[in-house]
Amino acid sequence: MALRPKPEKKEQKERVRLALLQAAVRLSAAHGFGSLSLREVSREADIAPTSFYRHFADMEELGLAMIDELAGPMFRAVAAQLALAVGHDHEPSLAIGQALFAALREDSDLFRFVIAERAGGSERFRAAILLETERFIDDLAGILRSSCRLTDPSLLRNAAEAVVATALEASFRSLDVQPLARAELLARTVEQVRMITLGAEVLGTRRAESVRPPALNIDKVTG
Amino acid sequence: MALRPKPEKKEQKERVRLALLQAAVRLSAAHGFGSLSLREVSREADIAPTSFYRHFADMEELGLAMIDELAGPMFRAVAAQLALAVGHDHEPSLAIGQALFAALREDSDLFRFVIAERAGGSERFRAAILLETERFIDDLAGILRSSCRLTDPSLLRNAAEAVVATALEASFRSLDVQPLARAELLARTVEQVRMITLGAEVLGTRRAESVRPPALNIDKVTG
DNA sequence: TGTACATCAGTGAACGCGCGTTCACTGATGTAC
DNA sequence: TGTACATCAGTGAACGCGCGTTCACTGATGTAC
Repeated sequence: MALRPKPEKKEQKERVRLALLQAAVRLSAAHGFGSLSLREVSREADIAPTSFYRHFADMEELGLAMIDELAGPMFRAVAAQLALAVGHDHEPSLAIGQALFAALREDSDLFRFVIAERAGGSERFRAAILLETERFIDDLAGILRSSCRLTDPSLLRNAAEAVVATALEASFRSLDVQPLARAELLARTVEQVRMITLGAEVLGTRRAESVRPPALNIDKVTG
Repeated sequence: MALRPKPEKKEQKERVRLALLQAAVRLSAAHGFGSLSLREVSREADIAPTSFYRHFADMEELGLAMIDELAGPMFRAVAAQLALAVGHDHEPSLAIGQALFAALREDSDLFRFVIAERAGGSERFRAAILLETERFIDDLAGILRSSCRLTDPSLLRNAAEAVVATALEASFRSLDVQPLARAELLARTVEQVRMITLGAEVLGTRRAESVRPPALNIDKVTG
């Protein structure tokens, strides 16, 4: 019997699968993943539409693979580069700006896909991307802890979330902008990250000083 | 000759037009505006597909009208409500949180449309939504000026941009979340807004104190 | 007031098109012995 | 080594479907005089 996947055949299949993923990234940058057809992606990847089914059950499965296999690793690579930069020059806001815009230059189509589907895709897409985002926020919180005067974990995590929010906002804005304006956008983002980390430090210090910090009144907030 | 638009006829036409806009808002919340068909919207608005053309040249024109005529006014209403709340209790972070989440409850489908298309729509869509966002940021900067110890206009504007980024992030997250988790999300957002305004105040004070503030090195940032 | 005319939102039939999906088949690769 | 067999990625033909768009027409509304 021949049940085991034969090495050479398997390799070739993997190549076609990757071609499909990359074709989808390229095409979805132009019109959005949602209005992308199975035939369009197959055409771009140079296979017959019917061959698509040898790799994915439908377009949604392909989209989820894009998130898991392309977007996830990219996020983790940015986090690693970020950790390295902060370890060297100890200015987190600048390091974050640089790491982010380097990734944007490198993988702008993938970035656009992630940012767009994060808000506009199907529920499963949004959940999958949110998972990657949460992971990235955790990584960033760890990086901030080693470089800021901040110890409260919930405050760190919240600051990291705000940093990621401003960074992603800057990311998708930079996609429509000229290179010159991009430098100015980056400078603003760096300043925003400084505001957040500074403000978080102030909040942390205040809470450490007061025995009973004035709790947020949830009733008033939600009422 | 009968060139003038007859009052009753015009009124009826306006009603159908509004039905189309609202149908598109409702439907685009489910699958995204990009994968919405002219026939689908017409069906939802109870007109024949061919009648669509009496109101819009194509789906893009309808989308732009959604931004101009629905999303724009909504943003301005939120800003107005926000200005009122801040004028009353002088705690901007809380007021922002409340105004935002009230708007989310009221117009969640419209919010989802704006947030999704802001990143994922056509270039014209993104430009139109960015315009509304910029306006909203300007409004918010004005509100912050009257309630924070902040005078530097560029710092104010930058803080407002960061606040809007975190607020929009929270907005689209809240759309997938249970009401109970929403309260916690709101509390985090309020804390993030506090961080930003506090940090901006610290930055402003530092700059006012030093005669020559240490300028951001753009070469290092973009190099 | 009555009559003839103009406007124009709404419509149903019809078109060609690209779509997702099925199916049976091919042929290269790999296995059994 | 040679031979018979199994696997399975890739394919072309074919299907029914919903789509955007055109066209000529209807009939209610409004105007001219």
